Amino acid sequence: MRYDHKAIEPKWQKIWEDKGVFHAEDNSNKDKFYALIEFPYPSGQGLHVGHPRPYTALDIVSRKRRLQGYNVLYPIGWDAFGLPTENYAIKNHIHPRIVTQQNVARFKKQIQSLGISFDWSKEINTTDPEYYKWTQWIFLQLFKKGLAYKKEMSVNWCTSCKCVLANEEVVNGVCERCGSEVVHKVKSQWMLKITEYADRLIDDLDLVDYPERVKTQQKNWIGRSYGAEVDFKTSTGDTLTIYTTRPDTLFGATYMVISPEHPMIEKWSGILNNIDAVREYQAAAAKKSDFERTEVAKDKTGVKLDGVTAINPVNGKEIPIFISDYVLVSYGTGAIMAVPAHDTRDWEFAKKFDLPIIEVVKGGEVEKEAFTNCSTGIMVNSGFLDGKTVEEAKKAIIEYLTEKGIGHAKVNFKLRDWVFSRQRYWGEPIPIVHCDKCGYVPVPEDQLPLTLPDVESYEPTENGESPLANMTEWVETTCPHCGGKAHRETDTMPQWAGSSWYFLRYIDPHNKEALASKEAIKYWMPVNWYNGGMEHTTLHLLYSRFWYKFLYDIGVVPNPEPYAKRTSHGMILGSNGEKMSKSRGNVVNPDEVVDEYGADTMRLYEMFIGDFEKSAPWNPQSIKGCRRFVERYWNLQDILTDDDNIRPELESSFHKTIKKVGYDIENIKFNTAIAALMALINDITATGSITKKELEIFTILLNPFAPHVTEEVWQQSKLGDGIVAQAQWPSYDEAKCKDDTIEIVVQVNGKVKAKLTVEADIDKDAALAQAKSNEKIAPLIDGKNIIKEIYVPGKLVNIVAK
RNA sequence: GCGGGUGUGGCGGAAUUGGCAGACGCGCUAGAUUUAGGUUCUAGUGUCAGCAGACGUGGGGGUUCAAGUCCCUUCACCCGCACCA
Repeated sequence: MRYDHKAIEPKWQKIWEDKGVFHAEDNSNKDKFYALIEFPYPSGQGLHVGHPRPYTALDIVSRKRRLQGYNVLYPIGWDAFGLPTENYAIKNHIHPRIVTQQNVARFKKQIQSLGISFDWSKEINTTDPEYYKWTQWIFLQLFKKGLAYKKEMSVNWCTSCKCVLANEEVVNGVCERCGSEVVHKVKSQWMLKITEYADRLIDDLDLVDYPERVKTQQKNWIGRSYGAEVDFKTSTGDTLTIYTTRPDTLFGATYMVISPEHPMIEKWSGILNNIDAVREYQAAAAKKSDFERTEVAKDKTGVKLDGVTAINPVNGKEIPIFISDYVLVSYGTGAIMAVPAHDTRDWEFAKKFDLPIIEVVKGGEVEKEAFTNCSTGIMVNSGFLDGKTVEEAKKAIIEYLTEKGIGHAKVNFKLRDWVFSRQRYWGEPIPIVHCDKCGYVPVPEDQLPLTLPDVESYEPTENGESPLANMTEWVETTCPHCGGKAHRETDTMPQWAGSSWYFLRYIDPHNKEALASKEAIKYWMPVNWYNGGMEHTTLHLLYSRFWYKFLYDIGVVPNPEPYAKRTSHGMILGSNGEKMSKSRGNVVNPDEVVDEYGADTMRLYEMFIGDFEKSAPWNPQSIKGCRRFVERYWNLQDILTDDDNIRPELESSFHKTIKKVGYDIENIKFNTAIAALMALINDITATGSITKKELEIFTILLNPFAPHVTEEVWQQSKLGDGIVAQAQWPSYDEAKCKDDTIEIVVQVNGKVKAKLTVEADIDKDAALAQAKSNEKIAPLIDGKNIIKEIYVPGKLVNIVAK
């Protein structure tokens, strides 16, 4: 019988769906396993072969867990709000809702052809009002706790999307999505206080199993630093507060720098002799886009304030104050003390403006370059700190400053609050009403969802307002608080909103009373295993941890972290080694692969292609190897015998493979798991036959990777009622993983000279005796002085002879 | 500049704690079989050399009986951040 994937695959997909075999059980007393992939954005292009890589990986884990007796939840849905759909709608004059429906239908069909064991009864869509009702509800809770606030601020503005971007969405000074220039614009924006959670977002990384690189990236992004704030008195009698991580170097501060936007400049405008030059510098700095700023990043510029000086609080010395754009208004206090001897930027600035450089930590050559890597140095030129180590000096100076009331220890973060409004149509409306009398008033919860009204045009308005702003009858409303005239907020939420909590909705997707029932959340959370892309480390992954912590604080969820374990997949590249994209013309459509080779082959190849965590190029030749493997497996049916045991000569191969495949799946080494199965099938076919028991075990091991063909073989060979329905993941016996005889290597002076076949449990003396009497070895050591003899059990013998 | 990562045959990639480098697969070579052919099977396939043998995991140095793996140094590429005081 020929292997016909086109008949087999749809057949089993239908059986699984009809029987609902992948539906997670409610109120189960089994142990639960919640596997999660990042739900896709249903774009107009459809799936490419990169999408199924993570889906297949966690499908393998999920299927294995089911065979191990777990109650598994493996859901999928659609992250369907977003700009590409909206832009498509603008261009083609189709409602984004319709576009979304079409795209979802296509994606769904494509994904279903792969035989992923998703529980489709839990499917969600972020654009569904029944879904975004709860996105809005969470926003209102944030608002009530003061974590959502509106602020007039300078924001990143994409000139093409006519829309505000979060810091995270600006890449090299241009818009992450469309590549257009991003400028600064002062606008009133909704903000979320993610900074309030900065400490916990770092510290709680200790509670979870994430790859180290993900943890470090999040830590660096949040950027916690420990230092001190110090007050400097000025000649005008004012106080300039600075932030520094090096309070120990305070005696080396020879000037100060404040950012061009620092508010104190306005206060001093009447006193400054060179106010025109200062104004000019401010204007130039304001005009620079982020892109220009980074381009000239290393070239220090600035203007000395003529007419104001500051006093170094520890030694009373009078020092000048500069403005320079190398000091950022948004970090720390927007003002620094400059210690050119021990900070590279200060050093460059000091050289350029010919300012004194005073060494305060011994060990460097501060006239040649800044001595920054000086944590083990000893303090000099620093009064009462002299002779102390840097660490001691830090402690001592903070004590001193605190005692005098002119400074204190301070922790700072690079993380900024999250800009949460977008001036676009295709997003969740922000459920807030503006009332002249009452201010910002939340839409009452019983009026949620606040649905997105239909508009004539999806284009942002000329003045940068959301298209919703033109919907007069929707915008004009009454204040829920005082009943007076009021208007609705017309901004919508960013795409990250819906994806910040979707894993909670999967648990209980049709609940009308809550985002999910308490019992269900308690049973299913946290997600046991979440796989996703590295590119979301500082975006989605951070945002959703933040929301989850907030929900924990208000008692909605019972634990502080949403994801117990996170893994990351590498990209699948085009066959030319470049990223797959339409413009490069190297996109591979999975439909064609499924059609030609079948879903099982495609799944195997996606997993066999290389290390799951690394990117790998798609090779249209290589996939044939996986197809051959499936056929070799299929053909085992032709050599099937009735024996109900594992033959002795294959026993250790089987036990080793069971062990390895299990271990490799848990450690995302799918490529070597498949290699082990290929090696085993080679061993089996070499014997010319296969027993029933052997086929049964092999079939279960292969099932998570190639679910259709294994079910078909199971049925054809009358092994039972079906793998999903009946089988159990096999166990192995450690004792049986060992062979009776093994081959050990004999080295002389570290070079391999012979190989011996010996009893597995041979001891050192016997092994050495055999080695020395070996015909190849004996002449090599004859008459020589044996200096050392090494025996590594089960591996090798090394004789060192001179 | 800082942080993280990678470098192994013609290609994708293997290699618990330092212990036979190149598993598994692609490709290639030869042979067999079937077909007109893409199928399948068998054998071979790191490099140099006819063999013995020597060399070989980006380069250089070191530790060790033994190094892809540990240490020092250097180069190349990729990703993230980018004046965060």
